[in-house]
Amino acid sequence: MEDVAERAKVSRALVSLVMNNSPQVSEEKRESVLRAAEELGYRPNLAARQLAKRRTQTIGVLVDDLRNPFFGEVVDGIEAEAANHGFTALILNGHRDARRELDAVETFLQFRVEGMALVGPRVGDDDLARLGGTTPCVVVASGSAHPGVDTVTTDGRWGAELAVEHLASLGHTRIAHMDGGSNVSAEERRAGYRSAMQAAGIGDFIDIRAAGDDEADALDVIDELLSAADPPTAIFAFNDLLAAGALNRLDDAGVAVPEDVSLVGFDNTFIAALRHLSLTTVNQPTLAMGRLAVETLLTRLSDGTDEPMRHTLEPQLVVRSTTGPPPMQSSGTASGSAEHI
Amino acid sequence: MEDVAERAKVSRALVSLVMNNSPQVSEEKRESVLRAAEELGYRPNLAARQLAKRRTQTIGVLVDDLRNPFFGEVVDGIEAEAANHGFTALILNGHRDARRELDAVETFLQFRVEGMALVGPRVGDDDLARLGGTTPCVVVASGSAHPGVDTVTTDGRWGAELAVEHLASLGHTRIAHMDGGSNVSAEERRAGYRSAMQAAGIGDFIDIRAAGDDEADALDVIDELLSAADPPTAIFAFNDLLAAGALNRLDDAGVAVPEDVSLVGFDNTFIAALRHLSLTTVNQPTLAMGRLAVETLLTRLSDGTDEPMRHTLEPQLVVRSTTGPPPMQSSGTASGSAEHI
DNA sequence: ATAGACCATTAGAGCGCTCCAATTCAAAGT
DNA sequence: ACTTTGAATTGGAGCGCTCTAATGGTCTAT
Repeated sequence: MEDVAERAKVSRALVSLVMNNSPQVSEEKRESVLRAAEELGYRPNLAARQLAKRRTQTIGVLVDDLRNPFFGEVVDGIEAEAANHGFTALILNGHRDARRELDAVETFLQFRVEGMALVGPRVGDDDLARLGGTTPCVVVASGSAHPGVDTVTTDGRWGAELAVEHLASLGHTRIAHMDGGSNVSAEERRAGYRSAMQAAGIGDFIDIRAAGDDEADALDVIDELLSAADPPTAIFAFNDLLAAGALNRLDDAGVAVPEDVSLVGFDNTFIAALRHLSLTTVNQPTLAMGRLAVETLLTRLSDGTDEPMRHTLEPQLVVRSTTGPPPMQSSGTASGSAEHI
Repeated sequence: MEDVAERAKVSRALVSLVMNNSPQVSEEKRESVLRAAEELGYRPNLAARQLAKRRTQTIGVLVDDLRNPFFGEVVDGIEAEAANHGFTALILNGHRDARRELDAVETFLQFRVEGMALVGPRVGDDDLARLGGTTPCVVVASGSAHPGVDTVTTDGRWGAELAVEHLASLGHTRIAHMDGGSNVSAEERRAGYRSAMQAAGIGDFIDIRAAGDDEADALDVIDELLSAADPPTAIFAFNDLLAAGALNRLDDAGVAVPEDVSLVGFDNTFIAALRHLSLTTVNQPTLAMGRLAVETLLTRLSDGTDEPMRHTLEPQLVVRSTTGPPPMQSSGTASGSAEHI
C-alpha cells in the first residue's frame, strides 16, 4: 500500500479511500491510484483491513454434512443473500459431529464473524444459547425449537403430519417412523408423526425406530422393521437420504415399493426427484431458508431486540411414486396389486 | 488481551506465548493466564494474529458446485488433511461459473491464504497460470492438464476408456458421449472416449454431444440422441448427475435401460450406488484426491521447485446394472430382451 | 567471589490497514 | 481585499496481536 501511494504520488490515506471507493476522491487521483495498484499487483490485506475497521463483513456458515445435497442448497441461498449485503460467507463443515461443530464455532469466533448460521447443527441447546450470547447466531433446520436463539425452520411437525396424513388417507394404519437420531430436526418430526397418528385414530400403531440421516443408517432399521411380528405397510423416513437407503434395503429384501410398503422421505432433494426413485417426500424451501437466515442475522445485527426471532416456513408434500394404498389385508406379504395413484 | 495480561499479572507478551503454547513458559504462569482468559471469555483475534505473524495457516478451497456430492467428498478429504497440518480450509463456492470463481479467488488472495485448491474449476488456463504465480495453487479435478499449475487428478482419459471398453466388450458399437461442456474435466474424458472408440475399431460411430454436468443438462441431449437417424445403443455420460438426468429422460421416453440403451456415468457418487439407479460408473478416489491436494500445496510451500507437480490417480470401473449387451440388431427400438449380466 | 550460561519474562516496535482531525486550496460571498 | 465555505487531501494514532532483543534472575563452573 505504501508503494502504491508512492507510485501514485499520494498519501496512504488516499489509497485507502480509493480502495473503499469513497465518493470524495477526485476522478484524477482515483485513476492514478487504481493504475498504480494494478501495475504493482496490489491487493488489500483483508486481515489488516478487518483489524482496523473492527468489522469483518463475514458470516460463518456451519454445515452439518457437505455430502447431503440438501445442505448444499441451503448454503447456496445463504451465500447469495450474504453477497447481496456485501458479506462473505465462511463455510465450515461439522461432519455430523457435535464436537467438531464446536471447534468450527470456535474458529468462527476467532475470525470475529459478525454472525453465524448453523445449518442443521447437532450441538446442544445449552451450548447454543451460550454462543448466541456472544455473536448473533441463527439455527437453520427444520424443526428446531432452541430457546433463546433465532431460528429459521421449515415446520417439521407439520411436514411430518402431511406425510402421515397422506399415508393414512391411502388406507395405511401400520405406519412406522425411521427417525433422525441425534439430528436437531428429529424431535419435531417425531412429534408430528405422533400427533398425526393420533389424529388419524391409529395411535396404537405408533412405531418409532432410531435411525439417522444417512443412507447407511437405514439398513439395520429396515431389517428390524421387516422381521417384526406385524410389519408396517408404510414408512416415514427422516430424510431423503435415509429413504434412499431404505429403498435399497427393501429392494434387497424383495419388498416392492409401493405395492408392499409405501415410503415417504423429507427434504425433497434432487435425489427424490430422480425418476427411478421417484420418492414421495416433503419439500423444504431451501433457498428461502438460506436467504431468510441471512436476513435474520442482519436484523439481529442492527436491531437490539432480546426476543428470539423465529421464522417458520411451510413444508409441502410432494407425492411421487413410492406411496400407494396398502396391500390387500388378506395377502400378508409380497405380491400386492399394482393399483396405485 | 490487555485485560487478560493484567488479570493474570503478567505482560501481554507472556499471554501471547501461552496462547501459542510455547514450551518456555512456567507451568504456574501458564495456568494463571489460562484461567484469566477463561474468566474473561478471551479469544485471540485471528485477524490480528495473522497480521502480526504474516501467516494465515489457511488454505482456500474453491468448489464448483456444492450440490454435487462428488465435490463434498473431495472437500472432506481436503479438510481432514488440512486439519492434520494445522490449517483451516476456507470454502468458497464457484457456482459453476468462471466469473464467480475469479471473484472467489480474489477473495482468497485478499485473505492471504497460503494455498488454494480449486476443485473442478472452470477458469481458463491463462487465468490459472497467472494465479499460480502469486500463491500456490492446485487444481483438483479429473483430467485437467493445465500448464504450469500443480494438479491432482484422476486419469480422466483412462476412466473414459474404461467406460467405452466396457461397453464395446458388451457388443456395443453405437456409443455416444454426453460431454461435460465447459467443465475442465470434459476434454480429457472426451479424448479418452475418442481413443477408446478408435481402439475398438468403432471410430466411425464417434458421436459427442455437448451437455454439461447437471441432471438438467441431460434432457435435451437425450431427446436429440433418441431422435437421431441412427440412435446409439449406449451412452457414456460425463458424470453421475448427468447420467441420472439421462436416466430420467430415457424413462420418460419409454426406453429401457439397459435393455434398449446402456448408460455409464462418472464419479461413483453415492447416487450411482442407489439400488434403483444402480448406475455403472467410473470411480474417482475422492478422499485421496483431497488429501493429496493438501499435501501438494504444502510441498509447494516448503519446496522451491519450478516443476509443476502432477498427481494422477487411477480410475476404476464400477459395473452395476445400467449396462448390458445391445438389443438384437433386428428389433430397432424398445422392447429388447432382458438378458443382461 | 566472579564470570558465564541459561532460563523465564518483558518492553516495544511493527504487521497493513482505517479513520479522525487537521490541513490545504480554490471558489464564492461580502 | 478579506473572511467563509466546502471539497480534496494528509498526518498520525491505533486496531490486537507477535517477535526480537533486552532484562532480570538463578544456577553452575572456574
